[in-house]
Amino acid sequence: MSEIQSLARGLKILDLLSRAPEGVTITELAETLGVDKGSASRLVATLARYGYTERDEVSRRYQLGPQVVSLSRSVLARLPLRDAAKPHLRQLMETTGECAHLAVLAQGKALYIDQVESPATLRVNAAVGTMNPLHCTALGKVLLAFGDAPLPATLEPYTPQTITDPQALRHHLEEVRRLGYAMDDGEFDPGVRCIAVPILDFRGKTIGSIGISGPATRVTPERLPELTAAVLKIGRALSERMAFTR
Amino acid sequence: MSEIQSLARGLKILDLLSRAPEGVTITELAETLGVDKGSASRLVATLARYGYTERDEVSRRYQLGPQVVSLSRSVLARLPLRDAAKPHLRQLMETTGECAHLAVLAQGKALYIDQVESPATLRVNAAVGTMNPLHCTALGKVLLAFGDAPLPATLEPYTPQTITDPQALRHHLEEVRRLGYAMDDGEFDPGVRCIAVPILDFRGKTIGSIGISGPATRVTPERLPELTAAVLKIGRALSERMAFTR
DNA sequence: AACAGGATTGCGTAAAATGCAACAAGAATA
DNA sequence: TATTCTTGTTGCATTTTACGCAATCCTGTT
Repeated sequence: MSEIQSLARGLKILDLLSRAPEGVTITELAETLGVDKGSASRLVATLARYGYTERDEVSRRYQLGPQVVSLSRSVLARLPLRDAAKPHLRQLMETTGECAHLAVLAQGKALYIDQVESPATLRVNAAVGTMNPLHCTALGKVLLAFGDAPLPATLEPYTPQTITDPQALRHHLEEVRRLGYAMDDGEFDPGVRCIAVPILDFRGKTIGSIGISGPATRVTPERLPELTAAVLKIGRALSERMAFTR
Repeated sequence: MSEIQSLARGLKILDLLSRAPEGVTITELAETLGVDKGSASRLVATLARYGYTERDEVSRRYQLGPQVVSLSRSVLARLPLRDAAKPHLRQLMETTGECAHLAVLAQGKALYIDQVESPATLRVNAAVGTMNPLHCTALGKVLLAFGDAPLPATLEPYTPQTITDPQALRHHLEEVRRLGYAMDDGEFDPGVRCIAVPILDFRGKTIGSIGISGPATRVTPERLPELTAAVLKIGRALSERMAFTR
């Protein structure tokens, strides 16, 4: 089935805008999309009409509009995992002192659906809506190891630590399965360490992952056993809770 | 300028899906949109390709997809007010014991862009992404009274308390301006009371509103002076902070 | 296995979208 | 303030796409 071209163009514009914090002009959009200025203008005007784009008064550049925030609420409200996990995230942050994150598999990535931030000054920013690769984040590796997701087609290197060999990754995921948790040692973000465990539902199916992340200066090898134990324990409690939520 | 019809149809589908927590079938979409099933199927398939819709395995009904969560993050990340307000929201919740909310004007409504929930069992659910009418919510009335928003064309009655007469609302907003804060006394949600104040930027322009909401059983007339004083004080502190953030 | 209902898909054609160019609007410069 | 430049909007003829119809496929139920 071929796609509806005009709709696809509109969606591509949204994607472009999401990566352009300073906004975009009609002329730039037209070039990037490979269409006439007139077409770009009409597409943007249609998006604006429904709240998906708006124009910054000062810079006069187009940006994403508020409607996607409203839609996002609908998506998040649909996830029982999110409500159930909130107290556990808070507990995890309080127990470890690091940021606690909750993720699900979406579009071949780890979509962060909630977080509880650490009060520490130096911390990992991973806001709701963040989409990170599976192969080099703890939350993502857990989804690969315990879930149904296929290995990513390409294993992009983000740091010298990133596992980019499919065979090596398969081995690593076997180890993750054996241990029951995953660790990310600067594989995605230099100087950041993460630990994560899977969340299972009443059928034993992996429906998400929960974990912590922090700077390597605080998530030290000496602390790992204690942090890992906390993540495992709190993750297990959340899985047990999800076992009663169906 | 006429809209790009196919794009508009796709966006209308997103809107429909955001109001259908149980999901929607292609056939239902076709009926609601007034198009052929084949067209509906192709539109949905295009949306699915870009992550905007997905199909629930069990019910086989279409739902909003994860991409809007990712886009939402971009919008929220753009708002300096949000980061600045977080500690103030927390303080407001801790001082009053009620849920604290932050809103901006978007598409003629109050868009809730952050909240800190009260630990109380009975509380007001207003998640990020909530869009409430301006004329009958405290956060919204503040945006009307102190901002540039035009009065809503229609003043819909949500409860017997809702102000539906334009003249009465104009008077009320003058009073809000005089007092420096707004109150919502069950005008939107029966049994819910809210208090809100404007947030001003370095130019003295209203860029949002901050407030608390709680059940009338706890937000009692006896408590109002104390709660109002807290909202005013913390709101002023946030405005002062925004005055240094440009 | 048979049936019903929902979804997908090929194809001709009607309708929509496009690109071009003229013009309007806004910003920058002298 | 006037002029020039740049960006965005819009009418219209043409090109292209999306549509609707109908046949077929897929899934779930009995």
